[in-house]
Amino acid sequence: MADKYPLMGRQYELGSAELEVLKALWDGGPATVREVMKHLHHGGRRVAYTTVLTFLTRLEQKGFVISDKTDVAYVYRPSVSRDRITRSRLKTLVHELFDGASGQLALQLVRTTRFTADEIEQLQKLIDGLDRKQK
Amino acid sequence: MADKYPLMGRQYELGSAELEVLKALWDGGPATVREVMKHLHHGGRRVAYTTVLTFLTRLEQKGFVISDKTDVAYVYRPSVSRDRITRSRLKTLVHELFDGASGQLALQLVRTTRFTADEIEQLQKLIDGLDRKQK
DNA sequence: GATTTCCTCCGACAGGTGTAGTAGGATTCC
DNA sequence: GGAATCCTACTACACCTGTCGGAGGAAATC
Repeated sequence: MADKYPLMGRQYELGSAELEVLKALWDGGPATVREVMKHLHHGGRRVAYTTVLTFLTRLEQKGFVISDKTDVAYVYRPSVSRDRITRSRLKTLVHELFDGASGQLALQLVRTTRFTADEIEQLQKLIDGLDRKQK
Repeated sequence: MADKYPLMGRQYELGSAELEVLKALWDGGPATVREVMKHLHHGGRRVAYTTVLTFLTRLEQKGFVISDKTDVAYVYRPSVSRDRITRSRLKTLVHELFDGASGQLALQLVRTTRFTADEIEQLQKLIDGLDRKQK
């Protein structure tokens, strides 16, 4: 049952290698094992076919990807958005390090990040919005 | 050799339970196994004495804490700052999820965080600073 | 000084993660 | 249609993490 509701309730652990596979799907769209493998190889990641297969299988068990076989090989696609995973990971981080005080984390991040002009503008807008809302 | 230079070069994995122990030291200052255990218990974390001992030992092996025995029991203290670990974790996260585009992460975080008035002010200052520097 | 308490060392073990080989069937290609 | 290729299922295994228990010695307590 839990397997059917990813990220609801309990926090699934995604290993960094698993995450890379998931990223391959986010970046390159639905793909077969072989395609994912090639994608990873292009990124400089030497990894065997069966390893990729294992990851995709596990990701499916954990509910992060869905597969369907219309053609000769299974095609896998993500069932969760990058955004969702990001939020989940951030939340974990915030809890682990700041006991939930995400403001602190945000400050730290802003402090140590080199932004593009565009990003600065967006940030500015965000802050302005916050300002109005909370004052 | 690698053991002697925490966070230099390779990326040490800190499990979340290990991190909690480290946090106990950051929050409560240098402490013995028993004190750390009590600290954790106060935080609602049921954990056996020897488990804490194991964590502290492993943390020491990994170079995150230092111990010295002046009194009857070893006293452990962090050898890395919370700030440093935070940065390291953030960096990992940014790489894992955004291939290094930390601006995006910062934006996402700012977007989804509920700030205190004080934090907003600090943020504002930070942004102003950025602005001047990069324009 | 005997008992209780405390401390560290060593070993253990289950579950997760990263990595892959082999077997055996399906597909494709000469 | 036989060979080469591809696909999935199953198995394996080492290392890491979370979690302790027991042994054996030191300290404190009565």
